[in-house]
Amino acid sequence: MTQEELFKILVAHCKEYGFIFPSSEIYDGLGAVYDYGQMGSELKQNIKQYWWNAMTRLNENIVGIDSCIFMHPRIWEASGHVGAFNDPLIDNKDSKKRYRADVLIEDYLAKIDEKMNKEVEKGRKKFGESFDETQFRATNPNVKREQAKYDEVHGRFLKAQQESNFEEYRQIIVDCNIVCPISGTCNWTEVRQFNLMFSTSMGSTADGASTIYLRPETAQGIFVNYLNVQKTGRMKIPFGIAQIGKAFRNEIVARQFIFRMREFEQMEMQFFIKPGTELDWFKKWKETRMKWHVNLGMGAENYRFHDLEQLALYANAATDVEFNFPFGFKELEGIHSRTDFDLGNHQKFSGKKIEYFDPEENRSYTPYVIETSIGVDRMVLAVLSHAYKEEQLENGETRVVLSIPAPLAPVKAAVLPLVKKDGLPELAQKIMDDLKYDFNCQYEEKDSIGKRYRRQDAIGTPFCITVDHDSLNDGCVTVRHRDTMQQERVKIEDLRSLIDKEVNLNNLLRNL
RNA sequence: GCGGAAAUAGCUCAGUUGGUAGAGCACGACCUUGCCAAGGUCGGGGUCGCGAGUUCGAGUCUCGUUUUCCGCUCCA
Repeated sequence: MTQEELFKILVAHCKEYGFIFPSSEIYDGLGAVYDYGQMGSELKQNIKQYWWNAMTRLNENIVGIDSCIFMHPRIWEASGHVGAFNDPLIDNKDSKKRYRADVLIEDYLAKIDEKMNKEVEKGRKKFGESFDETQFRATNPNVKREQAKYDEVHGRFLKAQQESNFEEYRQIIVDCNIVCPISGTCNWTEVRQFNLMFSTSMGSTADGASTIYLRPETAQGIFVNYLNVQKTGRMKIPFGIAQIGKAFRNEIVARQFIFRMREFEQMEMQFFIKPGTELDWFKKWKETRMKWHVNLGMGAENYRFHDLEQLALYANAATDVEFNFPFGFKELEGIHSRTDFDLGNHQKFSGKKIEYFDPEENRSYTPYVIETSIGVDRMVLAVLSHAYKEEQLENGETRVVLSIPAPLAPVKAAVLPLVKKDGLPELAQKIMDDLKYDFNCQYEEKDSIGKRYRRQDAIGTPFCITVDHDSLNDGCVTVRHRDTMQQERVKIEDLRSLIDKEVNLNNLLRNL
């Protein structure tokens, strides 16, 4: 089976067993939006708890907040999203390829620059030691001509950028006869702008309403609360603020199941530090976050760092934690050294002083930030795609099992009376009532025992507890383990500690 | 957003040159049984993705549309 086929089967499995459904399905669905079902929401909840506790409980200097999706529109100007999220795109009508209009112009300018440099190098060879580059550039007719062209286009480009004048972008492209590298033609569409932020309006009356955006990342909710948290929590640098919440991006193409959705959930932690220490902390958080992932036992070989060479405008170091998804290694988490870009800009845009007085240094500064940002939905997909297995059994049959790390499994134990009579259901129900306060349990009495085992395998339940006739006399039950299918005889009063050992999230946290 | 393919029961699919919507599994009740997807009896469930058109008649032909998949493109 190819990875692609496996992925399709996984998507079907997720729907069949109540993990993930296409949103609004009875109305034909809504593009790139998915709902979590009865199993999926439990799994997601457990993942979030693992992250939240690892951040806020294990680190005395990290606290959690829950900021709103709606925020002041100016925040998105300060963060750069209003500018950066408005990519001007242009299509070549012949090759049907799409490009960023500004990138086409930048490439064109770079080419002119290259031409001039070549000319300068020629002069350098010709004149040897007496070569004066400034003089040469000012006098050589070839360079002068190219420089004039460069200055003219560059000037128009900068002006167009400032004014967000997309019509001018297209005009520059046409005037310079910039062609599509594929088709070689200059047959371009209009420049279109795709704003990746969702907008809505706030205010009940039409004239009083203002446009606000659904946040495209949760990070800004942390930055704008920096002063509140630092002061009320009496936080000393270095310290972190963690948050889990929904974010929204109007992706041009959102595909690959829950890997890229228009509405998604992020777990972000912004760690505030003294400027100059950022590369040390960047390294520290890379290690810490990788440990968190590997600790789940899904195989260290399935993770890798992908250091980003092309950095975002706010970052001076960035890496992705990539996971081996069925469609290859893809970004699961981002770790960015964001410098003072965000706090600095909010200081500028809001006019409020955002600084930290460092008693050790006896001076104030705007803190630098290391960000760790992980997609909850991607994490769910990572766990599910790693857990899904089709096993060949000794008797020639196959079974489908989700080997979800036990602390993350939606259902921890199923309590099953071997037969539906002779008082077995009553005893099983008693065990169920006893365990349900500690673990999410299921009680099932329908169908044969083998069938019930398989159903529990399919949702990844680590333990099946079977009550048989002997149980009425000896007070023992059969515990069947999900991954090995091994059975053992256990005293009813020992059940809780046996299950707890495997499924308790705290045991996972203790290994960090 | 562009190009290609697909859509029939919860799932996997069949459905003849256009003529009364089917199977297996699953689901529900009852009987029998009891440690890795058992057997029997009975039962529920589909205006064939949606909307038009052609036709006496459309699951089937035509157009549009929605959703999904594949390839491009995009992903601060």
